[in-house]
Formats: sequence, structure tokens, C-alpha cells
Amino acid sequence: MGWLEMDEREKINSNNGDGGGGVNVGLVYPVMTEEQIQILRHQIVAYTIICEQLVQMYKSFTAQQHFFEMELINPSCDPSMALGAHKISSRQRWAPTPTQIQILENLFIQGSVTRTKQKIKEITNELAQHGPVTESNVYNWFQNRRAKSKKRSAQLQKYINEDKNTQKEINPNERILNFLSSERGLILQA
Amino acid sequence: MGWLEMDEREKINSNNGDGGGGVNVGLVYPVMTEEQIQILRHQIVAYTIICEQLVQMYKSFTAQQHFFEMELINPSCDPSMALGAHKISSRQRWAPTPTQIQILENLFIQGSVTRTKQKIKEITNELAQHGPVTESNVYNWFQNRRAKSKKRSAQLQKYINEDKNTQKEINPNERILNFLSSERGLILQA
DNA sequence: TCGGTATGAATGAAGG
DNA sequence: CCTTCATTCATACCGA
Repeated sequence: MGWLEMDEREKINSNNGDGGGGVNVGLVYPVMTEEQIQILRHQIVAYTIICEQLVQMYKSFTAQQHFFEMELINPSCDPSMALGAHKISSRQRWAPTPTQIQILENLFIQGSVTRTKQKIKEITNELAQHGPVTESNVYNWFQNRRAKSKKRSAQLQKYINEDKNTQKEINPNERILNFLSSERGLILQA
Repeated sequence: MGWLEMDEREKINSNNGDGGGGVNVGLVYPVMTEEQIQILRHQIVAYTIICEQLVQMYKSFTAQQHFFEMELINPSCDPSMALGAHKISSRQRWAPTPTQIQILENLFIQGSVTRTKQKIKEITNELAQHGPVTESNVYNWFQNRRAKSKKRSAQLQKYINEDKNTQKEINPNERILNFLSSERGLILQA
């Protein structure tokens, strides 16, 4: 049946494409036949079922164990990841443990530059010792952390300007202190 | 062979549990090791990604034929995403309409190469019939879409490799996994 | 329970 | 292509 040959055909197409011979293969506007659509539909059903079963298995097994071993605060192990084809809307997201947040905040405050994938990898590996985490999580975290910091700085600057303009004598230091104290981790430094 | 057979096989495999144990436990649930749970987790993630891609393909191809007939098993794939975000707003950032996204996804999955300005122009013109759009928008969209695809493929491949390295055989059908790990693989002759 | 905030994640766009 | 930023969405969390 057609689906298994797809590998080969795809390879051929890829090679042709890279060659750039200008000869566009017959794939101008490929259209699936009804049969192929049916097959695809079956594929989706099959994988959906498999997903469900996997999730069920996962639930069954984890339900028996005290999976609160490592870090009980971590809800990201929640087996309710039955998303997939079901409810794309019910996405589960990474919940960093306090330890992980500490590490990340420290790195951030130390001006750790995350420009390289290698650095991300290292950080991820270190964090992995304190809970599940992926490189994407780390990447996103630094992205969002930078944005947060920037936003706070802008806000602080706004306050200062406001105070100047209105001649009010609100103690800027207080605002700064508030700002700084809201920067997690900063105060914790020795 | 057919998909339903495979489905059956998967059921059996799932119910039998780990291949490494060798001992079929039937209804009595053995306790999984942390490692096994981790593998299961990866499996779920992998299947989730696959399901997403399958659904996407299904959408794309059926959209070509009957555009608004998306009656899958799960109706949750579509509806409430009508945020109307693209309509209102004095937003500066381009917000592609659902129709535009559909068209773009179709083109992408069909392996449309956008390296030439001419092609971009054509696509832009077509998209313009369904909402405001510029050539830059189209160009950026393809850039970002490629990156997204690459990232997801890498992630899936990572999970598969991890499972392989741990000697646990997971993949129900390696060829299909390989096939699916590249979204461009679904090039069909008319 | 409801409303607001914090934040992980997705993505259009820019720069190199 | 790659990385980064700005914006937005969605969800978890929290106080009243």
C-alpha cells in the first residue's frame, strides 16, 4: 500500500529538489485521493488510540507509586498530558521547582549569557538533577526573564519620571527598593 | 497490511507492557522503575507530536478539497481559535487569518520552496484575497515555519534516540516514525 | 468562586 | 539560516 512507499518517494523528491535541476517533478499540486485520505484518517485514529492507551498505562503505573519522590512540588509530572489530538487546548506546561528557579535566577543575575546552545545544554543538564526540564524550557525561561527584567526597569524609570514631573517628593529609593526586592534571588545573594 | 492491524498490534504490545521483562503479568500491574516511567513519558510525547503532525496533514489535504469540513474524531482541533484578533486591532503585527494559515500550511507541507521573490509574490497575491498581507509577512512566515518544523523534528528524533539508547524498543513502526519526523515527507502524486 | 497577576509558551518580525 | 525581541495567548496561582 501506498504509505510505506512514501519514504522512498520522499527521498527521491528531496534529491531532485536539492539538485535544483529546475525540473519540477510532477508534484505541482498533489492531491490526495479519497483512499489516501481514508488511510490518513485511520492513521490518526490509530495513533489517537495508542496515545490514549499510553496515557492510561502511565496513569495506572504512576498511580500506584508514590511519585512524589524527588520533588513533590513538581506538578509537571502530572499524567494529565492527554493532549495530543484530544484537547490541544489543555496543554501542560513546565513548572520549575524552587531549586531550579534559584539556579536560574543566580545564573541570570550573574549575567550568564545564553547565546550558545552549548550553554543551554549545560544549564539544562544541571537543572535536570533537580527535576524534569528540557532545553526549550531553559531557553524560554531566559527569554521571558529578560523581558520581565526589561519591563520592570521601564516601569521603574516611568515612576521616577513621573515623580520628577509632578514634583512630588515620593522617595525614589523606596520604589527602587521595591523593584529590587521583587527581583527574585537578588536579595538572597550574600 | 493495514493500519487497523497495526493498531491491534499496538494494543497487544501496550497491554503486555515492557518487552524487557519478558514476564507477562496480565492484570497484575508490576511496579515500573523510574526509568521505565521516563520512557513511557517520552513515548507519549513522541506520539503526541506525531498525532499533531498527522492532524495537520489531514487538515491541509482535506482543506484542499472540502475546505470547511473538518469532522474528525475530536472537534476540539478547530473552533474557538477564532479570536477575531486579525480583524480588529490597531495591531502592528500581522495576524494571519485562519484561511491564510491554512493556505500557507498547505504550501509548506507540499514542500513549496520560497527562495524566489516571484514565488513569494504569487503566494502573497493569493493570500491577499483572504486578508491583508505583505510579501515580508509571507517571507517571514516561511522562515519561522521552517524553524518550527526543524525544532519539532529534532525533538521527536531526540526522544526516539533516547529510547533506542536505553535498549528499550518503543517504536511501533520505525519507518513511519522516520517518515513522520519530516513533515515534508507527505508528497503525493496525484 | 471569581478576578487579577505571574509566567510558560507560541510566533511575527528584525538583525546579522 | 540563526538568534533575539516584542507581543500575545493560556494557564496556574492567589487573595478576597
